[in-house]
Amino acid sequence: MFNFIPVNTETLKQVNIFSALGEHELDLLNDITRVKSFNKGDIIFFDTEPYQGFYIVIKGLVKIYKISKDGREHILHLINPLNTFAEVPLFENFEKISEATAGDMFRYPANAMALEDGTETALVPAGKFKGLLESNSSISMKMLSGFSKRLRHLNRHIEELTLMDVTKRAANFIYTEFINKPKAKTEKKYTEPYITLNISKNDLASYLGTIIETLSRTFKKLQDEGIIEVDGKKIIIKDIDKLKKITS
Amino acid sequence: MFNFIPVNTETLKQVNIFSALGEHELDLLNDITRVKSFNKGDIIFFDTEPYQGFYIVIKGLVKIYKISKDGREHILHLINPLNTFAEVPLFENFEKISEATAGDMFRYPANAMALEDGTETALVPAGKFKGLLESNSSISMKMLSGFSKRLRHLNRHIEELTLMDVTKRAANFIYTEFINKPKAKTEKKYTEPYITLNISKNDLASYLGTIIETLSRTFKKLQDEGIIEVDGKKIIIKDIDKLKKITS
DNA sequence: CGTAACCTTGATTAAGATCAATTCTCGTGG
DNA sequence: CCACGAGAATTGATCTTAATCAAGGTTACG
Repeated sequence: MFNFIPVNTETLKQVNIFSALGEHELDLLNDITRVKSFNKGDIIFFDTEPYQGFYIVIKGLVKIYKISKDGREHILHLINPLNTFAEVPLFENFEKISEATAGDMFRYPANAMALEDGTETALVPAGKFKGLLESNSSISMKMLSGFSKRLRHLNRHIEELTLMDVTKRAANFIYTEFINKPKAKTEKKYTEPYITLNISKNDLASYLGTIIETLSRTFKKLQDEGIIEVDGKKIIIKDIDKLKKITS
Repeated sequence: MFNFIPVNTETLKQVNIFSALGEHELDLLNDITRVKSFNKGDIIFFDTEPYQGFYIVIKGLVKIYKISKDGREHILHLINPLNTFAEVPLFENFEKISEATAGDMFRYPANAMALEDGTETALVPAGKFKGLLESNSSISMKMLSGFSKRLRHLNRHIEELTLMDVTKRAANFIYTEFINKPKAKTEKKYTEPYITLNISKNDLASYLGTIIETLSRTFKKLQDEGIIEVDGKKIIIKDIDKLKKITS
């Protein structure tokens, strides 16, 4: 499950927060990162584990989630390739971090699980990265920008959870997925607009702050109203105006 | 309502993100910030307004909140003195910002309202601050740390909203307020531990993701169980062990 | 002492969670 | 190619929590 090989500078350069680095820094970074591979369902870390450093998703899909005491789960983020996760503890405890003692006294803020077979992540050790950051102030600006996007995302998430019902949240998910979807690769089988879920309905429900039964009923309702059509992992949008109107 | 006077460097130095600045930078900062005073209920900005820059709370209390289409409100943050708010758009649009065009094309992410008479804020204009930031990389580290805390807070908030019921959220609020409370100034009138609400019950309900009627019933239930006692703005903790156990 | 803002309480309703039983889907081995 | 079984998804019946609607009570303050 673990193969202790470095990533490669070409990949690292495409990671947003590292785009400002020169060849030399990329080499340094490449030296300290280590790739790990995971299968679907494998745990990357638990929220009880001591903090080692943050991760980059190279390939696959990762979910960041919390579990309540009675076992219910809620997904906070879904992390796609070339994005990072678990950087927050690094800056919350920046002074305390040194290369020797990575983070024995603080923990990961949530759980992380791979959602696809062959998911690959790169661990960036906290202590070593701290050194790199101190000699490259341009990274911190990129990270501020990344944190801003995440703050915006969480604000939006809270807004949805508190001010929208499940139907609105589901409609909103479908609509924004469609809007953000790369336009090129649409299968000709479908003449109408559609999205493809890359997660299970169970995970989607958890991400939307509900449970799978309710999500199933919600989809059925939207289908009965002629707004969407659910075909396995594909959701075909039959009436985008109505869909948009629901989210309004 | 507006008095265009600067703050003072002594106050600015106490703001966390500026603690690393020297006298010279503090003077520069002082020159570009302008104090505004507000009464209870005054709007500081709406989420429809063009972005000017971020704010520091000098005195009083500010709520950051969203409103749904049908008028329901949810409070995302309560900002205390010496803390900043609305920095996110600055970094989301960093490249686009210049001193001339502050932010004509982007908006504040939420609404902000003063919750106390005599609330004072200082506006830090986006364009001018950008210049300061580029010549002082240590500020960006402080801001990363501030953003990390806010990300942690929002994660926690989502966790509460999705995985805890109203009773748990209320108990958790009381407990953490008590834990974070400055120990010194407890009135001798109360021999038992207590907290003092600095917001209305309506605002507290909105912050906890519920409505005032439900909050009232929840407090009554906790009171009937001998866990707390509500006396206007004071909530006396009668059984801290039980309270802690509820939050668990 | 009158009025407005704030808060409490009760009755009812609605959204969504839970529990339980099938059904569907898809990969694997015969 | 089919049968089997496991995991994923659907559907139905019921229950629970909290929102809504409505009325009355408290408090603060001019």
